[in-house]
Amino acid sequence: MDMTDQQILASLKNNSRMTASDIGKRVALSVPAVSERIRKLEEAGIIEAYTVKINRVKTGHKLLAFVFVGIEHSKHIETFRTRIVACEPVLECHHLAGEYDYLLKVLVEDTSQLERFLSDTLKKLPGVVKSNTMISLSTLKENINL
Amino acid sequence: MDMTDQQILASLKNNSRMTASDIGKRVALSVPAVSERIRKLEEAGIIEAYTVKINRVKTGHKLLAFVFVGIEHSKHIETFRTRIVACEPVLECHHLAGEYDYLLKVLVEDTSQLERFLSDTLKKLPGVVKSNTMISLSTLKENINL
DNA sequence: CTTGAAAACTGAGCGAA
DNA sequence: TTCGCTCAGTTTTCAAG
Repeated sequence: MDMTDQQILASLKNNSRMTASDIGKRVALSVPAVSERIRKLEEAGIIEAYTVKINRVKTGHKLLAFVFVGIEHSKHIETFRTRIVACEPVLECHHLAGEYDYLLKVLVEDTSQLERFLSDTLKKLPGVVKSNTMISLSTLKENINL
Repeated sequence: MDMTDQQILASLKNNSRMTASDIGKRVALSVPAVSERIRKLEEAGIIEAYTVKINRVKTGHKLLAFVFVGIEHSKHIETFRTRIVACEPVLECHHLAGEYDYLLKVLVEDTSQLERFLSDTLKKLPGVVKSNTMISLSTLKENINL
């Protein structure tokens, strides 16, 4: 991970469809050299995935919420982790230090879907003793990387 | 946005470097047809960006935190929005309904950087009256799209 | 959708640090 | 040994029909 690799990562972050030859012009390297560096970044697990950022409002998923979850017994944690990660509306799941144990970022179409997720899915998981939901009114910034 | 477009979006979501011809095989369409659909999805703003998911730990950004922020007067909101979005460590900024006004997702290298962000940047913004920081111990799931 | 020209990618072999 | 280059063959893209 030298300076050139960081420039390549920055280029891909801005546009992952950028061609190796375009990146090569930026970092003054030949096409095979750039391809090889990208391959190694993938192999090392530094590049985890190539993806697109999709406009949620335009695809009908209008309701973004953050849900704090408290778990009661440590014996329930493994089940909770496995089950919650498999939930489609759960975009993110972070283990927290503090009052609550987990923070979920949940994306649904409307409030009725959110209600169903909270009542039918989340609260029925073993060990879930409390939760606290906050609705996002709007999103000003949302990057996945630094 | 018909079924085919959704399949194309799903393909790009899984791997944004996938070629149009590979996508074409999945959706039974010719290469120019796929390219044209992608172009229209970009034009419509449904595809907002192509990007990579980078492993944070391996690039030295080890500390992820969520910061709730309360703002005092509405006159300060515009300044706060502009300034906070420009902050490099701030990955996300959501406007919330509830006790706090904003939720920030902040990525830094270590606790000293976090301290500097909270003390030197956030708390010096006009109107910031309270904040509440939660450290992420680990991340189980982190998608940008549904 | 098909087609053909231009551009890009891949892999091998070679040379320099 | 590692890294990058050039070259040749193949694939992909792009725009015209």
